[in-house]
Amino acid sequence: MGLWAGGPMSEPLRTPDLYRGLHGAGANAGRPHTWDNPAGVKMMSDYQYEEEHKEIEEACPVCGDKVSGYHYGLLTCESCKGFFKRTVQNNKQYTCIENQNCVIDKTQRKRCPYCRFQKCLQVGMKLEAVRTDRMRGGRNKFGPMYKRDRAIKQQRKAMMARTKSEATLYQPMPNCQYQTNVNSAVQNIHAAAKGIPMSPMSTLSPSSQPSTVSSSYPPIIPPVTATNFYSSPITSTMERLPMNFHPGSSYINHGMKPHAYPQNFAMKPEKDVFSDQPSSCQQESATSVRSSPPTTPPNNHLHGQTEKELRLSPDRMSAPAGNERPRTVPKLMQELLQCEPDQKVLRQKLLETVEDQMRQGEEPNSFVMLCKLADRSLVSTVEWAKNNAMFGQLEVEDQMALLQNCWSELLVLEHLYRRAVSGKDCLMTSQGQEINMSLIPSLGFGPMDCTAEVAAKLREAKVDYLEYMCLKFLILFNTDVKGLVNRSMLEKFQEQINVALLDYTLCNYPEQNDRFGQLLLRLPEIRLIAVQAEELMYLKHLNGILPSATLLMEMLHAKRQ
DNA sequence: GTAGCCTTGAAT
DNA sequence: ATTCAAGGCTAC
Repeated sequence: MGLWAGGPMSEPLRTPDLYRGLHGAGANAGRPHTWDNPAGVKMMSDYQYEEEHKEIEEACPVCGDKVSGYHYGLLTCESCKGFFKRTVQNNKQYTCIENQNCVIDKTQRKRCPYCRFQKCLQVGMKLEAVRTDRMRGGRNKFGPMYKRDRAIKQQRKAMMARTKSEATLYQPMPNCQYQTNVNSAVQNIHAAAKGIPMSPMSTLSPSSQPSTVSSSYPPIIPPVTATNFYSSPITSTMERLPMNFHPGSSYINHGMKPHAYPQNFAMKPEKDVFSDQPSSCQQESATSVRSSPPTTPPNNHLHGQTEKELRLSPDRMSAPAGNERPRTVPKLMQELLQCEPDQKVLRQKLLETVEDQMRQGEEPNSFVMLCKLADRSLVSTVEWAKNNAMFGQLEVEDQMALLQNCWSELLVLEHLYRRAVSGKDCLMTSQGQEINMSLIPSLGFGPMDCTAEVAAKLREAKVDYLEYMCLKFLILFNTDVKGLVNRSMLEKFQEQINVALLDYTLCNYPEQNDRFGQLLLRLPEIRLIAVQAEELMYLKHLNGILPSATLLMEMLHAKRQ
């Protein structure tokens, strides 16, 4: 764990130079992927296709040979298709003369039909896809599944291309190029965080129960969740693997499907995966949040809550956009969700700030009040990042550089999300005093104010909490920040989030093909707002309007020194 | 028995 | 009309 990512928050440790300026484009060297081979049957057109796409060939999960299409539930080669068919149709009984763990690859697949068939079952080939009546032609119930799997693979491919092109759109903030020394700001991050219970992020909305405002908007997921990592007996690859198996281990060498997800990523739908979850969602263990038994979060830092409160409420998690279907949540997202802050606690922190300020005679809707609240949110945001295990794996220097780069964007996103969910933007104190939390009127954006527009887009899309959470991480894990010590790790994280979010949107909003893309398009908009907000706040600061002894001001000031 | 190619036919 | 995942055929 790095400087901010765990342990006592008191020690400032190293305070490396933070701002080294920013790179130009570059960024996002996506790993090679293997998921977009359409793998048609071997007709002329398909051979031609393969000629044109030699770099992306998918291996048969049984033997590693070239896949020829979807057969009995997943993409396999022609020979394993035939083998599986013969075995099932003729009710073959094999025995293994070794230890039932023979290696099955292209050259040795004939040697032990017992182990080959076991592997067929293990990777998820479906017995029920072999027709007992031997009827030829037509389609079976797996058709939609294959179609969806194709769509997911295609979307992934598109995502990879888009992520690269958007790296140029989504440039780092211009003012980041200022050579700055933010040591003091960093130290203040620690100072600010010191003694504050872990309660990352804050809420700008009066309530974390948006249902009173909008019944159509998906519920805010309660901050903390216990996610579960149990595996239900479904027919996915992962579940059938040994308990200690993880992608990247020897199975790959045995011809199983190469990595499609990072090690930490897995999905597991609740029901039989084959009912509607094709290989992308099915090859990994995934969890329907609703059906999952609560588990104690292994790594959460949320304090002051009972175990019951920490659990994910099925009611609130049940469905995106009013759909009653349980969600399929990538494992990575489940893990990230564990570190999400409790909205109630966050709101309480803000209320305390408000009431503290009011006791000191501050007007409820003054600019100073607003800044104090933004400052409180910023402290929570730093805490949120610190609590995240991925972020904690980064070099301390990189952690600081990333936060310095994106803190204002995170505040803007938070603001926009709350605004989108609640439909309004005020904080209700215990005395019934409404605090207007809208940054923009106070800052006087005037005609340049596009926050309402962006908030409306988020609201219209009914962006759910998990998507919001991923957007936060995509903002945080900005590979364009210059001078990163461990850029490759950051790129890996960014891609993991991208893939998880993509799969989440495809699995949970299958009717919205471009939902992922639409979400990503909000990022440059958020950046623009954040740049404007920073500039305006800095001007106010220079005019002596803003309080200076805050983390907010330190962060703001540091970039410009 | 294997595996590459062919035929079929519901879904699109 | 096309697609493509079923079953079928057959040289090896």
